[in-house]
Amino acid sequence: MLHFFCKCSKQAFRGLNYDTEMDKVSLQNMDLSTELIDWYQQNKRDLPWRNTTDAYLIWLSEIILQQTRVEQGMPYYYRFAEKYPTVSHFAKAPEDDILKLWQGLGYYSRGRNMLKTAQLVQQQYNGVFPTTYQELIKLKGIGEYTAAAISSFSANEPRAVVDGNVYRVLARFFGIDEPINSPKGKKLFQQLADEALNRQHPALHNQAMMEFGAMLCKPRNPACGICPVRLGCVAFASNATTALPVKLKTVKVRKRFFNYLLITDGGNLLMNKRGEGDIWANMYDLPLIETDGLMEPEALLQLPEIVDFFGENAVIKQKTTVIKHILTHQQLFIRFVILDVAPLKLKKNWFYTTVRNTENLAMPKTIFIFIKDFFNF
DNA sequence: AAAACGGGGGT
DNA sequence: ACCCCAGTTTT
Repeated sequence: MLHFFCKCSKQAFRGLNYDTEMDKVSLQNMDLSTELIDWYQQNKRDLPWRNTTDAYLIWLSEIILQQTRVEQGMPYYYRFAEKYPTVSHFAKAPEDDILKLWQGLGYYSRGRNMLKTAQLVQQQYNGVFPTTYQELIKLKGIGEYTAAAISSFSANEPRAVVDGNVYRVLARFFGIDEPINSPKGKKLFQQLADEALNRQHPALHNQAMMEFGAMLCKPRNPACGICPVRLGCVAFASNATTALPVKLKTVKVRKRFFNYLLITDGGNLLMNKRGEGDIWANMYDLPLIETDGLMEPEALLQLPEIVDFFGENAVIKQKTTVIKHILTHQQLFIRFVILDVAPLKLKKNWFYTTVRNTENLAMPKTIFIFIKDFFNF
């Protein structure tokens, strides 16, 4: 336990104040993992995926929780676990069903990758979900974090997880200002996490690190006043908690302008199935005209592409205001235009379905909300 | 090495 | 407005 601090101290403390005699003594007499496990056992939340060692259920929870808050993912976990109690059940599902159940959670490639992985596990592993890091890391949708999480939680394999919480806890406790999202930083923090790992209790250790980061060592307003390891914390000693961890600046977002056409034929609604290579892959929306800038619906109807599909007699029955929909790398300016027209022909991925059936199609949140409100169901 | 990929919540 | 969330894949 002591060797760990000696080994890391030179590298870990560079660049930040760490010079009072009292703190040195406190640090050397404290083991981070032991303290955090102790804290964890007294303060942990009761989360459903913590009460099982079923690798399938743990996988389910870990994929759902990628870049997703526990509170947001929880209802999805329950729904998936109930509908697909084993990986064999999951493997038999149509992609449309998986995406529909995933609707509203975002990062839909997670759902598509899960299906591929479930099918592979069913065929190659006879429906028995792998529990070793080396096998898990090969699977679609499972990276270093998730492989470490599943292998440690389901089989107590000594693998240290490094997620957003762990970055924060380590950066603050050891006073590391290397950016967490640089390749160099990622390597450094993984090494640090590996050395901090309690090899006697890998699962407990990993849970403790993450829970501590999520509940106490929070991004904003961390509860340092009640922190069990504050006396060993470099950031606390140098009043640098708000400055850590360091993260490289984010990319700027692209603006896009989506003009959605709502066209009905009796009780049927004209829908579109999206392709791959763009946001919302393989999901459903409405016929879409993307423009380079904001365009009034009246002008939209003059575009050659529109005339080609709808002729010149399309009538605008109604138009919504522009809705701003924010994604990580894009700002979408969306307007819905309700048309009274019978299309001359249909684009490849366009099809009619009953308004009722739209409830069963996986749609982006904002599209689903609009249709739901428009048809009042 | 950097960009792409959703949606929600906090400040 | 900006940041973050039990990250991974693609370019």
